[in-house]
Amino acid sequence: MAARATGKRSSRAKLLRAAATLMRESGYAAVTSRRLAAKAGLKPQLVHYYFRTMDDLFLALFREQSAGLLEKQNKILNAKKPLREMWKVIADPKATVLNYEFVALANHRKALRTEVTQFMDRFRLGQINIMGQILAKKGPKALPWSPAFASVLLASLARGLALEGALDVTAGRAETLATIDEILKQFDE
Amino acid sequence: MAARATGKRSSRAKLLRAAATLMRESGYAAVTSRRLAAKAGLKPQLVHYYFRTMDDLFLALFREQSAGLLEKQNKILNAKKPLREMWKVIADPKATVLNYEFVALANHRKALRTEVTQFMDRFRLGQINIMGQILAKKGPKALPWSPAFASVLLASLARGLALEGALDVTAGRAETLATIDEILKQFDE
DNA sequence: GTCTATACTTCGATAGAC
DNA sequence: GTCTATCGAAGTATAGAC
Repeated sequence: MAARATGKRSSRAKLLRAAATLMRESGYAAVTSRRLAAKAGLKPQLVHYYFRTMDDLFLALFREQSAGLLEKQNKILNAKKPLREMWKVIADPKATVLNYEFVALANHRKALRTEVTQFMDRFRLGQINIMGQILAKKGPKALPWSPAFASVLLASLARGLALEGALDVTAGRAETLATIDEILKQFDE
Repeated sequence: MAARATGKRSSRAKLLRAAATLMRESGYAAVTSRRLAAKAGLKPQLVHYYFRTMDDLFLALFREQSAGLLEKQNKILNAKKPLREMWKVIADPKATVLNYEFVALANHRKALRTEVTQFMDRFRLGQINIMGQILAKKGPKALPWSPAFASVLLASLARGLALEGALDVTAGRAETLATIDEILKQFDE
């Protein structure tokens, strides 16, 4: 905290920031101790000093990211336009691309898999809960979906669009974004 | 062809099959010449004989997979229940998980990125076209969405569900699957 | 088409001085 | 907390015999 206030950043924080960027730009496989250290302007051995193994690093980064997401999630209900706010949280391109890498990573790193699954379940349950409250306020005609279905649908759409945006896939994109915007506008008034 | 007819499989085909499995089970980063050869029961050097670089291997595998998908897509319109058939094609767990890996891979391999983007655009355009014909037959009330939006939505949902299924994320899953099934049933009668 | 052998690079991780 | 030095393992890729 003190270091942050003075504009400095601890080496540990530098490494985590660099890891997130590297992961987003070049994929999880590009996050090696050497390349990571180079990006952070540090020596490779420091990676192991702070995290011992690379798994530890990925785990720490994931926990940091997911904690931030849960925090944002908790503020949704207080917003004036809660549905749009929810969309903002789950459709943030940076966070989504990073999350995409973590899911791919979890596919072959046991240590991460459990953590990722647990977080996604937990985040989804929170989302369903919030969605239920949002839908209840507007009455059942506003959106003819169950909270569970609406949550999965919105999350999937957000993820899909972020992914296709990152790859410059354009077919159907503009029309989809417009439709979503319209739905959010109508719902939140 | 002859080799296939006699039940044998060429080394090249063995490598491609093993690569697909390895990629699905352990992620693209697990596909190294050594591990791949071990899985196929061959020597690592054969990988380079058939594909020279690993990029060539990934490219060949992706082309094989995407050609198969386009082939399936072309048969949708002839099906009795076209919307359900489309869902089957895009929601196939094996193909979707593999596709997920390719997208992650394309994120930092130039050679693949172009190919993946082009395929996704092409596949999506075909989907929108087919969706337009399906929706037109049923009249505008059957599903109140534009072909483009319906296509992106279905594809995103399929991808999301496949991904969460692979990770054992269960929150909201059963209800979502049931809702989709109901929509497909109602639409196709 | 498959083998042996091998060159070269990069990786994760540790030991020990400062 | 950061440095130098270093290990062994695993990676990509090529050359040349058979």
